[in-house]
Amino acid sequence: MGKIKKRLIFLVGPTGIGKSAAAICLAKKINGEIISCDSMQVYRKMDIITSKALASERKIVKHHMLDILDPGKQYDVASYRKEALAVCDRIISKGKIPLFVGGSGLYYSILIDGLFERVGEDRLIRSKLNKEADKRGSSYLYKKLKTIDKQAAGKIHPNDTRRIIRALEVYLKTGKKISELQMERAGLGKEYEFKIFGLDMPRNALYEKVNNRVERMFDLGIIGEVRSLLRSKLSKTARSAIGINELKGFFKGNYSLEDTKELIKRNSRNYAKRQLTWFRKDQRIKWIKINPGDSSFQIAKKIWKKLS
RNA sequence: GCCGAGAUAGCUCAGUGGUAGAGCGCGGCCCUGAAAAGGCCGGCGUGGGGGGUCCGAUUCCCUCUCUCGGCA
Repeated sequence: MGKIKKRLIFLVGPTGIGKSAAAICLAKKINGEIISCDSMQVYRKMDIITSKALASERKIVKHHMLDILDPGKQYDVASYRKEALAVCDRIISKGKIPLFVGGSGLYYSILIDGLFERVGEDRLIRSKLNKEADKRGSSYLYKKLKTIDKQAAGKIHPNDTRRIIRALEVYLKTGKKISELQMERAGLGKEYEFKIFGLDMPRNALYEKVNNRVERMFDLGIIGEVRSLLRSKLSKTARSAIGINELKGFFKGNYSLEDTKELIKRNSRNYAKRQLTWFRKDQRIKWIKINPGDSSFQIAKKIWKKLS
């Protein structure tokens, strides 16, 4: 028979549902270490705004892929995958179980299913294409894409400028179609065996939790955190965290504190909804229905029961 | 109390004598190097109550109620 595969556990779900706390309980129970699967928690100095695990919590269970770079630096899925997998194997070699926890859908699926490597972002090409899009409109670029890679164009909407540009970028750099390269992806299936759990609760209750969490961020001092973040230049990835732009507008005096809070709440709710859309289609996920009042201990127990 | 403005989708508001839209919200979806990003689809409605004119009223007229300004 086949060789023994390395075991992994994933815990995904929308923002604010309680993944992190439940993960700590679970990790303790199974002698695991947590690997964050979050595109924003990788940044230092973005603690409150990303609801990062506290130092005290990190003492209970070791967390990885947090605070690995400064907010001025750009980050992307490819680096995430590479670094996260390295950490993952290190944990396994210690005889512990890696527990991936997070809500960044793309990071999650690229991690599991792989990506075509070798063609990273090319800032020069991108800025050229962006200028072209501004000047002639994205439909111009779309037509161009259609002539070189019909299949990719078929998958991308004419208004989705970013994806049109990426497809063109790949072609300009390699002379190959992105639609062909995209077929080269190797997932974790061969080497690893994984169980994936998703947390879900009734929408209304989830939104209430999200709203409350935003309120808590303000209590904890998100305003000060973002104010000091804005003192230096943020990378385009770091500055896309929910809360940054909204607070920037507040500092400029564009709207009141109350309106700022509402804005951040709304954007967080919309994000949670998009996350659910992303995870819902993944048939491998075993969904754990939780109630708004469930403690992280109870949630961990529900997962634990499905583990064996 | 008087004068004026208004009452249309969950919210803010357009518009029209032939039963109504937009933005946001809300719901659904897409996603392979920015992903907490970006993009797509969906109107979810007793048009404040009552009466009148008209073939036909959300639109015109009267009246009532309420809201907001101004004057007392």
